[in-house]
Amino acid sequence: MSKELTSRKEDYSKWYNDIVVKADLADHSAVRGCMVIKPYGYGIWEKMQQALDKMFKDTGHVNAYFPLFIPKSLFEAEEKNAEGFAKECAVVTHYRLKTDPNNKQKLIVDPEAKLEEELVVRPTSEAIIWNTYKGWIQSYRDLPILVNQWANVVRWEMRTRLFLRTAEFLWQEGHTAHATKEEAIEETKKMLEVYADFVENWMAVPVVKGVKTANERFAGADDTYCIEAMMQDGKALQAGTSHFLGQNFAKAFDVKYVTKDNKQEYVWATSWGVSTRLMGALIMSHSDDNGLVIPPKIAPTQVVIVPIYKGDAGLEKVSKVAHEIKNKLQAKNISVKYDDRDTQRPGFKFAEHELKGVPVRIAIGERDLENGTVELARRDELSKETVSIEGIEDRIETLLNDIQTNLFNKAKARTEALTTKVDSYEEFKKVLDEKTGFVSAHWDGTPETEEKIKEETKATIRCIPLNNPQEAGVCIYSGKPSTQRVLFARAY
RNA sequence: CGGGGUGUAGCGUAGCCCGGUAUCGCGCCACAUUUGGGAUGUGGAGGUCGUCAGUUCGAAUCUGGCCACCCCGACCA
Repeated sequence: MSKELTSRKEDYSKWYNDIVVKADLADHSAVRGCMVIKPYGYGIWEKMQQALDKMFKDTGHVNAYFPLFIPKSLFEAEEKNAEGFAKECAVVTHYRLKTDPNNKQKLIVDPEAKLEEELVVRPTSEAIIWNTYKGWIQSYRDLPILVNQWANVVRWEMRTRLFLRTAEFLWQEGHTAHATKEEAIEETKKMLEVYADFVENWMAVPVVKGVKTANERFAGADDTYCIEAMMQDGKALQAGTSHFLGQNFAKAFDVKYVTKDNKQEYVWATSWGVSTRLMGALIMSHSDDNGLVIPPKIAPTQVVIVPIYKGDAGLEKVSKVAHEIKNKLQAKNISVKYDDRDTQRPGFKFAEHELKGVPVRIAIGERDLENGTVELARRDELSKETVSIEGIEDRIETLLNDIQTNLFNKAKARTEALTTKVDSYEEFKKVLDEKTGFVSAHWDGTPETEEKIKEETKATIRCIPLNNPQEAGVCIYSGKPSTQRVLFARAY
């Protein structure tokens, strides 16, 4: 297999696909629209999970697990939610196969084994969870419930793309129940902050925090908060959402609690999630034509050591020093891989680790042994220098932090450069086509205008930024008065 | 679901028009020489040419059906 990547300039989507496949993150499977996440890709996802899980725990949440299947009657209970997801649901109708009487090698669905009630494979779990919460909540003393689950969900998308939109994907979904509206809204916003914190400080991807318009809102939510990221090609990617669900699910599933003064009230709800789609955000934020670039804080391997030697004796001498360095780094909680495979040559390893985005590479040869040095290379800048082995662990610790910061700053600068204020529809269309990116413009606040703009330009309102400055203006489309700018973009 | 395209070894391909059992590169295996940016040489393994049927003495090649995948659109909380 050739390791050559298609360049971004040549074909951005092909480049993306190449990285996913060639950096060993994931592959197409035998199942339409479903991918195999390979060990290296899963390793990155695990790093994301670990960081997020700790953040969830630190904000008082606990993990639980709910069923994959949702009886249709429960699924349809919350009307808007059901309607929103209905057209992309996989449905289980039978529970048994049998040998085909016409061909003993084949199996057919046993028509005798039809389910009384169909089971929907969860596209999201509000229904089954709120049906369960009904049994958990009687009094204000039972609240709040702050539960998260790590799970897979299925959404039968018409067209799929590795990590960005797959028929089955992995995610976490938090589902919380509260006594008051205020508390639920506070939770919704708190989790949005957690997501923004994670995506910016761990993934080094800058985001815009905001609220979705009614059109773009989660089916069944009163408000959807989101973080939006800008990719290298000028398209936006929704990186996470946090929903204030009001009392919609409590009403649909009849979940009430008794207040301190003995009154029956419906419970207030939130849900929030991020998925393996974050892998797509990661790739499209930092990677280059040489391959993946992973921020140190979520890199499965932060430092790789490549020995350069002649013969077994040479390897032994180099290995001794390599192991010393490895131990020193590990003592600082830096994850190190010593790549002493004797089946590949150094040049091959350099290229491979570059393709896979390992943040820092150390090369040690016999020349270095004489000088007490190593060659230190950083993936983000593709630069290298010769440094003393003395104190290398501190130097690398600093370097990893520098790389983390550098990646964020570069992505931040790009996002800012790709954000443009416009005041006319002509300008709006021109920027979308020629410059791309976020376009900040006045909008009259109506779904009709939003819909028209989407039809004509394929741009959607990504969000109304939080703490958005209020300024008088006129809608670029309708010319009606507006009080604030919103962010438009073409999106993934 | 509409429009377009492609199916030949693990991957990428030539051959197809004009029918005679398949070309090349990468990768793979063995051995040797190598090892500071994707090594070289020698030898070797690997293919029911997407699938089913038809035409023919003979089909990767011609004809028809089917299937899969890709791209564009529709769709995408």
